Amino acid sequence: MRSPDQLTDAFRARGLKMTPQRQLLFRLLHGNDTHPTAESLFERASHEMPGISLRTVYQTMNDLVAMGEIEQVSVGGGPARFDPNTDDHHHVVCDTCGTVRDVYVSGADQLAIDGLDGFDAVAPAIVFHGECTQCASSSNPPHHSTKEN
Amino acid sequence: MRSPDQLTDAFRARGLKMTPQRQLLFRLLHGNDTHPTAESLFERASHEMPGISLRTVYQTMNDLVAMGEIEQVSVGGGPARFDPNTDDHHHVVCDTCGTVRDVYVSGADQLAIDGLDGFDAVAPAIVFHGECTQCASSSNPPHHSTKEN
DNA sequence: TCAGTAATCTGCAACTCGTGCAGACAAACA
DNA sequence: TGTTTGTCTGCACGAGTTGCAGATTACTGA
Ligand SMILES: [Mn+2]
Ligand SMILES: [Mn+2]
Ligand SMILES: [Zn+2]
Ligand SMILES: [Zn+2]
Repeated sequence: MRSPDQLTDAFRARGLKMTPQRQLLFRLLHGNDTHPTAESLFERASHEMPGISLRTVYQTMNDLVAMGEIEQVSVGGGPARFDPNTDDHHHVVCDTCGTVRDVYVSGADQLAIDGLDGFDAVAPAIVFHGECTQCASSSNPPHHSTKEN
Repeated sequence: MRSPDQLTDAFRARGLKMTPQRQLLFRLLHGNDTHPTAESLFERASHEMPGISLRTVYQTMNDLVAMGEIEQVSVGGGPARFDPNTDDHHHVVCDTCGTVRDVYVSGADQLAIDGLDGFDAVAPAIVFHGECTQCASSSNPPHHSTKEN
């Protein structure tokens, strides 16, 4: 994703207007590698701009996706996630806490695929599932078990 | 997925009962490579058993997934798809008509992954997007047709 | 064979995530 | 400034899925 200033120009070049809501969302997305949901962006945005609507967050994300400035990531179930990182990369999802992180896979577009059968396929989306280090270390809690009696 | 008869035994071994609804759904799934949705299974089931409820389809699919007899496939957006093929395989999705087909990818678990950083990841799920031969050759391609089983 | 019981089925409400819509509002521009 | 658009907000609605409760049915054991 380009910088907030560059996005402002890009929006105006398309005949779209610049608004405080959009500028705020540009700032919240810039350099954000947490793959936020619309809801999480809405919460953070509401902190700086009480009254901003969730509808506006969805609209702005849709605009940015349509312009190719961000990508919509789907990791199977749960709300959509938005990704200002448009590098050729893939994702690993913690099935315990839902965290999504970037991974870079080499040779992904040289995989030997059997069964395509004329199907015109483009680059694959690869999602690894697993458990993040944080969840792995807290899954064996020596203290504070919630279900002991 | 095992045969309907074997699934009957597996259900009974778990203290679950065998019902006409379950038997019908076992038959509709067996050898089915169309990655059907709950809704499409419900439509086909309703022909043979008017009055069967969509709720029962969802419940039975959830049971089968919990038992590892089928897999739930998510291809990003739209309803969940259910897959009696439990081989180690991946999927290609037609973005025009929604068709999902199996592909077999060699070397998928030997990919060089950068950024894992201690993240304990298992085998990846790979989804190719593209256009199927039918949609590519048709001048009036079906859009998310109801012909899926 | 036939109750007793426990699991199941069905119908509907409710829930999550996202979109359509309409009227108030505000950015761009002369 | 005033006019023209595009935008924001709030709400209703839609798709997909699950929770729930009462009626129903499959198994069990006499
Ligand atoms: Mn990413
Ligand atoms: Mn499959
Ligand atoms: Zn985690
Ligand atoms: Zn197609």
